[in-house]
Amino acid sequence: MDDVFRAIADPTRRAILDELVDRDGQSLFEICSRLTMKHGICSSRQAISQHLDVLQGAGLVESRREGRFKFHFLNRKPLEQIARRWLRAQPRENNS
Amino acid sequence: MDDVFRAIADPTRRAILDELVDRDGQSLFEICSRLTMKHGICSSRQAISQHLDVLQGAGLVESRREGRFKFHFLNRKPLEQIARRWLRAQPRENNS
DNA sequence: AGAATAGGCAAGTATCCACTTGCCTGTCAA
DNA sequence: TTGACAGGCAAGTGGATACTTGCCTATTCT
Repeated sequence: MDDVFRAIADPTRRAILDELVDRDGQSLFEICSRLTMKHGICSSRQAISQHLDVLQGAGLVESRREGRFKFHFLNRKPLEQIARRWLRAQPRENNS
Repeated sequence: MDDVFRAIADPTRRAILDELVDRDGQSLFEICSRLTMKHGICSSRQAISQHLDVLQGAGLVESRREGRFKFHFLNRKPLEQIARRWLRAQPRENNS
């Protein structure tokens, strides 16, 4: 769970998640070019690849290799748990 | 919004939020001792104070000074927006 | 008044992390 | 089969950041 928070702390990784929401199953180069086009992010291929590793390590992204391509898929489950961590219970007022 | 993600990236700050969910309006020393007791976090008072500054900068915590005490209150609104960023739309499959 | 309590400020340190750089492997097309 | 394409590995670097250290202010209690 710690990995998930660390993963979404970086704005480039959040942009990657946004891109996968828009279109699931992209390859590394697709993601790179879309980040440049739509988000103005001009990081190198290697940088994005490392970001994808972090996202995968956090369970937010899964990947499948096909030939020379590697496709990346979004996994929402860890994000759903984040949402519920602090938003369920109402806090007790401190009356002491 | 960037500040919010950076703020919740740190495990100690997440523990502080957990503590404020459990009991809103705690002072700095209350938070320090509770972190030690319940979370095994043995950071110094200054460290926790700096964490509270970060949380406040992100709008996750508000504070009110009364005499020599400063009470800290949780603000859930930024967290609600996080939850809704990636969980609304279903991603389109890549059929190309 | 004097001591203890609650907290603040600022500089220094050490670690972490995003990114680069250079080179390598595997796949497909001409 | 040769070159272009898609991606991987690993070491190095610079900047961010969590934490410490030392000292200071303000408030409350005895």
